[in-house]
Amino acid sequence: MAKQATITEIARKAGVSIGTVDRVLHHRGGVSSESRRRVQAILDEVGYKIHLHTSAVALRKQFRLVVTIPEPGPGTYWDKLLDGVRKAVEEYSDIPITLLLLPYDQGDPASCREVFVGIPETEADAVIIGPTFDAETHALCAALDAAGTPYVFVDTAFPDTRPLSSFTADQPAGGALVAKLLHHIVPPGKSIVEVHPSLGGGAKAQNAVQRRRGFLRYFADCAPERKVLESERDYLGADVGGVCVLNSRGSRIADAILREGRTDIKVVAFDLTDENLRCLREGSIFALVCQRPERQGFLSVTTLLEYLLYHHATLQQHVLMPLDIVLKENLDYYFQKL
Amino acid sequence: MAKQATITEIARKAGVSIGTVDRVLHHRGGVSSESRRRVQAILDEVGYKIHLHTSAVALRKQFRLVVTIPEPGPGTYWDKLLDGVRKAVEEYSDIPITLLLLPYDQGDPASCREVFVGIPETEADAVIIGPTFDAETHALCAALDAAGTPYVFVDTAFPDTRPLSSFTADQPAGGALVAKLLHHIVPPGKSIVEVHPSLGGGAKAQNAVQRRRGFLRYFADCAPERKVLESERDYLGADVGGVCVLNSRGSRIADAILREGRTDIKVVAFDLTDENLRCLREGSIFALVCQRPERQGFLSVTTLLEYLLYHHATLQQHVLMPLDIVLKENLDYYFQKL
DNA sequence: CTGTTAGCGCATTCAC
DNA sequence: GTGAATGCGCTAACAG
Repeated sequence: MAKQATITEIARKAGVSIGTVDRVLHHRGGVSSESRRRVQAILDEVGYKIHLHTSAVALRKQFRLVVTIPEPGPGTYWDKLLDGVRKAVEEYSDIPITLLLLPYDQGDPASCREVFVGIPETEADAVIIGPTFDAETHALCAALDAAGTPYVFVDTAFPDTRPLSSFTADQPAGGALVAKLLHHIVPPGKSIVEVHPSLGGGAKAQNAVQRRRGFLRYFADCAPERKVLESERDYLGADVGGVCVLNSRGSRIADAILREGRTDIKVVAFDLTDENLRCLREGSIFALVCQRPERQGFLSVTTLLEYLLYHHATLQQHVLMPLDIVLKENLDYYFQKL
Repeated sequence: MAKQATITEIARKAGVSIGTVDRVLHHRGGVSSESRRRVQAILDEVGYKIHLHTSAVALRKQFRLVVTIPEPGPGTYWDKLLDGVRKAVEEYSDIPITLLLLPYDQGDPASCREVFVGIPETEADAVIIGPTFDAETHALCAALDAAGTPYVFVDTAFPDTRPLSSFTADQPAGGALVAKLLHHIVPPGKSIVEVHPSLGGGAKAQNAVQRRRGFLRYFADCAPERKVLESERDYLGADVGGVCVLNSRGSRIADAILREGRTDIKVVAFDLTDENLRCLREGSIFALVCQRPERQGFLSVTTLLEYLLYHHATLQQHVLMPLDIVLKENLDYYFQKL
């Protein structure tokens, strides 16, 4: 392992000063093309990589991060995502970071608009967006693009925007996964019901809609003989053997089924919220499919900081999170350090 | 967010010099108890935390890490673990780290002993141990303890040793998980066979034995009516509906079952090796239970470095990795950056 | 026992 | 357009 070259060394090799090397490193101009060529050649030759620690020390910067997501009630998906954000800020504690949390009401576009409109005035260095409403989000992104403020999406990405990166899961794949699980777990004769309880306001449809697509496609492709229903209420029919909840409100359905004493109905849902966790423990939910919200939050911050500090372009513009299958038996090990 | 205090500031507040502050920070002695008290008080008061970047820069240390694990054939469990190790070394690329890989033959205690005996002479600053044999491992640990060299366990931890930390999974829980999956997936009338193909040499029994314990306990507790067999070969019986492979050689069994054209037998196995991955894609393996080897490797390095650089004690002495359930449908998202 | 000092590698003035 | 000089917060060696 050849030890890392320093800018001093490469300056010497190139016959220039470290100032010049720094200028070409950061594309800061004011360098003769001759010098630039020579320096760049040596840079490439020795495979120079900036020393992150030293660089961070010298650039004693401060950052203001804005996080705008649906209201993160305790134990919810968004709450977990925030945990990851905080953990990352903690991890970069050598760099002064101010977090500004601007939640909006997931069920109310007006609330969202109100919040989003104020964001450009916060002088944010970067923003993390958990989007819901189309028009509002596009307006925000346009404003941020205009201001040159980098942003990332979490949970859902919107087309026709220019995020630095986005952290989402493959929702159709999630739907197919749930479909497969239910299909294999529920006896062949029984039917499977897809429930889609409202979140109050008809929002977050985005993900649920895509999950449904994958869900239905699975049955169409792999198990056309299976009886599959869509319903918001009729999931207690006598021939029902499995229920799939396409958003994070699985606990509601599971509780209702439990109250009816129907232990023959297997429930599979999304997201490891505290309520769903309880149901998993109680046995009223058989499995949960999760998309690592903590990690999404964590990666958002690190990606943004890497960009702000070192202008590192993101490796993958669109990061798809793993889909975790959590049963009662492997539940306990999902609460580790990130 | 109050900005981080510097040692200069706390030195001023305590009416001492930065040298003294540094001494109490690093418990380096040579400080009057009066000074130490005063400094410590201010340290606590302002919640001082060391600035890792600056510290790392000033420390300009070099480290030699030794990794001793079973021979990491391409695409195997140990190979993936090494990937994580390398990624962490890469991430800490500002600190010169030399990796010394010392693999041994998992099937041959003599080979293991030979390798282990040489380790104390490598002048390692820290070592990562993927253990197999009892006596050899204990001897190595004793030698490292005597030399004051920190070490961590990956995959398996041994009792009566003093590792800085260990990164393993709850094997009985893994066994129970596999049991539950198979029980729910295989029709009630069919039997389930637990296969345990040898790894050549009868080693790595450790994990498989513990998995079997959880596997059998699940059926004893939750499904006593289910017919469960243990066998190395008779997994093709007419009434067999599911096969569980307790080590990473699931692909062998899956291939054999596929050759017989038995599509009615569901195979569940451990570890996302390249071979198992192929079977998962082909459909000959239904599900894999994995314990994040890459992450184990990654955490090993970061834990060790944190200790070497800053004497950070590990938060959790014994870290249990999540048990991931991987099906064909969620397979593709497990290959992300750590 | 304690204060002072010389770097660590890099970013950024400020002269030339 | 370029080099020299200063400082970031911290460590460690060196005086006293």
